[in-house]
Amino acid sequence: MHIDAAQIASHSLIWTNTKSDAVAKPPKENSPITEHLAYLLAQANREINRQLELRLSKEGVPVEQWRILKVLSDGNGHSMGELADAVLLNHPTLTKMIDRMVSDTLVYRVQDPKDRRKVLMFISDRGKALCRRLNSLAVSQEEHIVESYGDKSTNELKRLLESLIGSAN
Amino acid sequence: MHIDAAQIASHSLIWTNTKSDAVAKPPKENSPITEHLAYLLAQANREINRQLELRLSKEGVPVEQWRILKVLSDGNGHSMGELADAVLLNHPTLTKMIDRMVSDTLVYRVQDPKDRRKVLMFISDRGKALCRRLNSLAVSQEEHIVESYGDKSTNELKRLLESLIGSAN
DNA sequence: CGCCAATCCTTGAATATTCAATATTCTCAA
DNA sequence: TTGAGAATATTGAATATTCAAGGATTGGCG
Repeated sequence: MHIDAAQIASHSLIWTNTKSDAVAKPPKENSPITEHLAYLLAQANREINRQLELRLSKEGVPVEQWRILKVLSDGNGHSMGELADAVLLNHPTLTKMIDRMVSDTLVYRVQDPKDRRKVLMFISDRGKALCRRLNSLAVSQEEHIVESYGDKSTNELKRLLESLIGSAN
Repeated sequence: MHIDAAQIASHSLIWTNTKSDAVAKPPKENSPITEHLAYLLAQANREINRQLELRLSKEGVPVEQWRILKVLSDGNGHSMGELADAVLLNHPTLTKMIDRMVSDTLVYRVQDPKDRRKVLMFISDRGKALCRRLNSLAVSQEEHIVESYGDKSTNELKRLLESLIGSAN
């Protein structure tokens, strides 16, 4: 939405976006931000995450807690560092979130007997029960995405994302 | 329950990269979290964003400020609401970030004469100069991604992300 | 052994974000 | 015309995250 045409003055180069191009080119320095992979990822993530957040709010649980419960629901003990990587949280943030979950008796800490620097996290029965309800909500969200976005696109997108993550390390 | 730390140390939790699988299936309720689209998006976004952040830190500027400068660099006035949507920030967060950028004289506010509830944001010359340097850093990052990830994958991923965003609204 | 560096987690202070409430301006219908 | 309600941006308090530092434990090496 352009309000004041007088402000446009000093820009010398004008770029017309040739829609006819079949394939998106790598962005030039003056390309709109919407052509940057980093932006598209952030935008898609924001939207999908918001939808998921909305569903999970039925149980009053943030997305990160669902991730934690899901990782722990294999029944094994997971150290804080391992868990932080898995659930995409920095260590101090995870520590404080775990504090909350411990006082909600969703998870509990055990000192690792093999390496006493470590703390192993376990899921409680209450945590398991909550995790089941959350899984159901999350799956229904993904089904909803597949409905409007298509099965093929969804699978292809997942495949490409996995591959991107793999190539980025 | 007793803890066998040897189990934990030995298996890789996060990236079980099953390249051989032909097609990812929609996640069941007990699927690992790595099969959820929402998680893959968050993971990819986190990684790419961190890389970009690292590059932009050369200029001491957070990613969001680059987005703001880039959107404003069309030379037109953009209202706060419009801008907030474009740069993926909530309104109060944007207001406070703009406050900082104004005191750095990167952008400036003008009350919209057509609708005095609105504030139009403009980029300053200093902001333009910074934006050019940032664009160069951002483009070089994307080139780096294309190098290791491939031209075809990158373009296909972008296409799918655009389509996902479109279908989610 | 004994020491020093590295690893792991947590803490506290600084910083940033979000939620709810506010102020201002606009819209529109009575 | 005017008043109620919607739209826009900002503010302040509550909350959350991050950064830097610390305490505890381990591993390795002289």
